[in-house]
Amino acid sequence: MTRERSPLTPESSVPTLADVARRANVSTATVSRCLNSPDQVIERTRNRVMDAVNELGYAPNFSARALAARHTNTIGAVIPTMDNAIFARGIQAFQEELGRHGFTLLVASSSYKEALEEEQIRTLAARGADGLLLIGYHRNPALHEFLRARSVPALVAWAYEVDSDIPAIGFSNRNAMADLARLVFEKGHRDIGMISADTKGNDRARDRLAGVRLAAREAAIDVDRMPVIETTYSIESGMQAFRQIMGWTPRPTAVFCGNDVLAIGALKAAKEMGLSVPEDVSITGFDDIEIASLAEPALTTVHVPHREMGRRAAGMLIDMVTKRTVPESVELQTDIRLRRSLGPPKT
Amino acid sequence: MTRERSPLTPESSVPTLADVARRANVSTATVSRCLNSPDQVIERTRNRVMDAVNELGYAPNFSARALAARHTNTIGAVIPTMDNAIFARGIQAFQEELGRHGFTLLVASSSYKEALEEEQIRTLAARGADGLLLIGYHRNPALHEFLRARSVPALVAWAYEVDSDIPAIGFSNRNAMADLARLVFEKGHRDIGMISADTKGNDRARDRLAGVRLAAREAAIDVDRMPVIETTYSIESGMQAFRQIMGWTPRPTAVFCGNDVLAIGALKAAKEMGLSVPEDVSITGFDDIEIASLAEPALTTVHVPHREMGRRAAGMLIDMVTKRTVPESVELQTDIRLRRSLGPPKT
DNA sequence: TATGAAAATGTAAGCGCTTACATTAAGGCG
DNA sequence: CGCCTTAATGTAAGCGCTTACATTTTCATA
Repeated sequence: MTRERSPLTPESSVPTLADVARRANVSTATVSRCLNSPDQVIERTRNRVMDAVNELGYAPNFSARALAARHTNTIGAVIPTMDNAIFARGIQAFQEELGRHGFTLLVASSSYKEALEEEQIRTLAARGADGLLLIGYHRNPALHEFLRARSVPALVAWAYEVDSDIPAIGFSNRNAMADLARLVFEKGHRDIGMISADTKGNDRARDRLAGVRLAAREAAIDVDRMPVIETTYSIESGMQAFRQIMGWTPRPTAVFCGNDVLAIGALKAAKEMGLSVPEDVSITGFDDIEIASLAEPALTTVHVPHREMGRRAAGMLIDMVTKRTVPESVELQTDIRLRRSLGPPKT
Repeated sequence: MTRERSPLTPESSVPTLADVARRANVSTATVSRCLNSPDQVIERTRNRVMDAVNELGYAPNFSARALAARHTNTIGAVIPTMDNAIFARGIQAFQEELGRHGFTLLVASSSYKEALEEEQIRTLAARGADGLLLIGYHRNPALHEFLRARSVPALVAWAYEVDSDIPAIGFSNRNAMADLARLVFEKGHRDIGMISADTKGNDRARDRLAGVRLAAREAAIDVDRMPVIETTYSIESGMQAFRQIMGWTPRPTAVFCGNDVLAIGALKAAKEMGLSVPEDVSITGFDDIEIASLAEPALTTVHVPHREMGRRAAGMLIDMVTKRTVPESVELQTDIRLRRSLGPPKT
């Protein structure tokens, strides 16, 4: 025979606000206030409620709260991938700072796919993110429209353009790369090549390439015959691309890499090919991840303050969300780390 | 004078299910079905509904859905930090696999703080995570109790113990390290030291240390006088620790590092001290992150299949959540990558 | 001690969905 | 051409919270 059980007291179900209220002999409103604005309730009652909370092991249901309160204290971020030191580092700092202010982070990654990014943004909005951190400017304009309609503020990071009307924190990838390139040209290099990350849907990569071209033009170098290879983010791809680019005529005496990971690959390939760096060929990177200064020879690269960017992005976004205000974009300073991998060309 | 506006048609508010239903001339139930189990509604109506959805730019409210449906298709993960290649890599794979099955990932990081981890776990549960990925076994048992009470299945990763009753995917840090240590002892080393990550609240670090001790005991080496330095996860800390450990008497001829990052630091410090590796001192790591094979000399280390672990963890967790079943723990194979940084001691 | 403002608490109406159950429409068959 | 089964759709009751507003309590002051 089936055991009978009162449906009114379902055993071991998770406690709700109402359970707490009942046990503490107060209304649900009071319990809610104890949790959200404790100073609105007198100490005696508050203690009673808190005791009930502890005894019951009560934890508020987030969805219900979000539904009723219409905000979530949650910030979403859509990054290309976590498996990339620069984002991992920046996002970690971002999260720490958010946590310090009682916000939670929701991360999604798009694997550098534009369509996926769009979906993730919509998902995050649907999940009630109060604000969004996005990487780079390049995306379907309808998306910003969508976010505006739902009044979800968005901040762009890892990029900076003076004239954009959407707030950002970052640096000019183009200018930073151009600075580095000028230095390379000053050393006397005329035959150069570039290994770039895939520029399709990645405006940072595009801007870095543009930076090299800009400086090249200034130095009266024929940009059109500069070999440019686009490839994916990995040491292995960097190696392949490097081998390929060194087959070019005239053979480059300096190879720009769109990021440090590609540069490390190039360095490794050079070593395998029996070329010495920088005597036979100079190699530069971008990002200044830890490995850059450890490589042999150490890598000349552009230093980017990833953690600072993450931390400050958090602050800005929190302001945008709580004060409903649109901040000035901030431009971070990058600087060139001149290390052994760059030298003058062989004469 | 204030403009009058019907409160029934608040302009520009975000569309709801009811709006869609009204526009498509069906009930809210039908709209809901179109979205969640499309084959339950006849094509003609479905098209009508979908059109309305598109025209309105409707996106379902996640919180409301979660509240009503009592599940979220969300998996939570609490990792020590994202700023660590092994977690970043594993979690990235984890997320990709979850995405492939329509699940979303929520990541929180605990900065290796036990209390913070506990809070994050509770938060994730409150946010309605259908399942949780946790790193390592070590934590307040009450937490597993808490999760059981709310019937939130949890899977432990990056660790594996035969006798534990909570499901896990990982490897035995102790055995893996012991294997490596045996190899080191076979080479003839008797004076050894270890640079470990902080073992407080980090059972992986503890197990790796235990592995070295185990193998040492087998080799009849006096474990008690082995210098062990615990430090934080960074190249810089690795350098400092190495300098310190090399001051020990007798000076170690081989130094075990709890992870590759510390080992890279040790390598760097050795170079600075004018010691050549492995002639003057052998150094080993753990994890086999990319940098390990790139270092100079390349690092002998334990290879761990992080991406595979992430991917399979996702599969297991999805099963646990959807089938409400408790899987067998799976032990992944690690293997030793013998590279230049390990050699016999000077005679 | 009566009085009224301020503080504390309670009441109850949603928030936007899902889903059990009720109702209606559509076929298949004798 | 009714009758019954099955497929499609509708109705409405929550899910667990927050919060505007109503009510009660407290307490300084006259």
